[in-house]
Amino acid sequence: MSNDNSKRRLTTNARTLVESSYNRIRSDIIGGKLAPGSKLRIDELRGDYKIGASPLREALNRLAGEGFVTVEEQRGFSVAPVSPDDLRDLSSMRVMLECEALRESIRNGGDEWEANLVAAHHRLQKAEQSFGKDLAEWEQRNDEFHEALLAACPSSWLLRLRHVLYEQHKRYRFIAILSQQAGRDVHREHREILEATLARDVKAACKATELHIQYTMESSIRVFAELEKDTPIAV
Amino acid sequence: MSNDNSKRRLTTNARTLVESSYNRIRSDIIGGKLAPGSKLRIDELRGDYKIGASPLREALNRLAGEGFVTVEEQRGFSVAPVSPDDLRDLSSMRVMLECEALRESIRNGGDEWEANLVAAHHRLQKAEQSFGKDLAEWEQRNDEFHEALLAACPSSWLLRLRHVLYEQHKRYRFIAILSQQAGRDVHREHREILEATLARDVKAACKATELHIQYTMESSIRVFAELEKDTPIAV
DNA sequence: CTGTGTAAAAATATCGATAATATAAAAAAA
DNA sequence: TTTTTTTATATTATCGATATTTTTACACAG
Repeated sequence: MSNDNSKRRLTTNARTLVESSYNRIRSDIIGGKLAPGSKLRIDELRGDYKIGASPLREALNRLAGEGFVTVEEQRGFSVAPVSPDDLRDLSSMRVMLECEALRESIRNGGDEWEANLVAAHHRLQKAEQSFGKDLAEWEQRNDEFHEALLAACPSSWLLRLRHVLYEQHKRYRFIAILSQQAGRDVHREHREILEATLARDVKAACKATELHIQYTMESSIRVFAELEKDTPIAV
Repeated sequence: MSNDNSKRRLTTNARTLVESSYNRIRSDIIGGKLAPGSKLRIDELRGDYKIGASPLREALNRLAGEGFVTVEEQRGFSVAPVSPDDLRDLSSMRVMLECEALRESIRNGGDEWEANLVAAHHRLQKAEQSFGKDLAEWEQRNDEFHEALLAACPSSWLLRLRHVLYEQHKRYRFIAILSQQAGRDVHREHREILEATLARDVKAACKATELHIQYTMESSIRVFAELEKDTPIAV
């Protein structure tokens, strides 16, 4: 066994080739390296990611289930398109599901949940201070904070559907982060959600969440409109 | 070419082997032929459905994306478990999403939508009269009626998520149909939804939908409790 | 009774052959 | 000359057989 690093763990914490290619393609779609609407030719990807066709196809099928990729019978796979309309749709759905989950989480959360939530917020705060330094780190902490908020929600279907939308939304948030997010204080938005939640004030917490999602959407749509003038992203 | 019926269209309207095995496994899961929680060994399925491993794995990955099948790294696939708790969860999520979709549909629906809705209800009514005769036919018409109700909803994500839950719910409805549905008049429930919808009475339509889903749930849970006494379905 | 090693079973990945589809080029008709 | 239709070629997806890796079960020694 000489080349064990090519065989085991192609990317961090992925045990199988399906898993690792799934992760890579997914983050390439989220990060915009694979353009929305573009065809995903098996042979090309085979070359790019250096794996066989079967695990690739499995990964693509999995991504299709989550809406990152579209499948057409005998026409192959392509990257799901993005559009301002889709973003608006996604955002309003997120408001509905995140608020409902937060409501349930506040109702059911105990001391343990509160403690974890405060801890997650603290870690996010730390990462926010070194914002420019490590974007991936901040992303991770942001995800964890928002998950901690909803951790006490007992409905696994609600959490599951929310997760799908949240992940989809990342494609757009990636665009928003590129913009200057004019006059926006994400840090403060997070703190407001946290405080309302700890105060068990469902109404205020939901309102703060709604605004948080809305601001992100508006920020993205602005950039989107700019981008689309030059190169139409959605096909 | 002698055996073209083995190559093309193994089951009705499926163009590829992936599609056809996907359909068959899915309906076997919904119909309960593949027991909840049981392992889906590739080799066994290969024998049962007479196809190769690659298309099978692709079909299973697709089913995993929709929650019919669970995947564990290097441990293979298994049928997603069912439980009364899962049914309750599923039902309350359905109430939320179906009502929201119905609200939007009522707001946006025009004459065309109304006409199609009335037509779908009529077809369902016809199928209901010959209830015992063709259950698959009734199922189809029922799906179509509920889809027609929401057809004018402009949010494709809402419809998509609703669809996932609706399909999941079929596993439980299959159980409910087996029971006598004591004292239930599904026909009347449908008519009430239709009438409130045509009257553009959002509140009444949502209430009727909520009751419709709730009754189905209660009906299933009763049978469920009976079944579980003898053989624990959920593992 | 616990831990380690080995054998069997099962899942995963790759490869090569086959079938389907799209693209292009060429010919015929308008 | 342009447009349409047909045919041939090239590209691409699909599929099953085989090889590799991993897990699990079981036996045996400590």
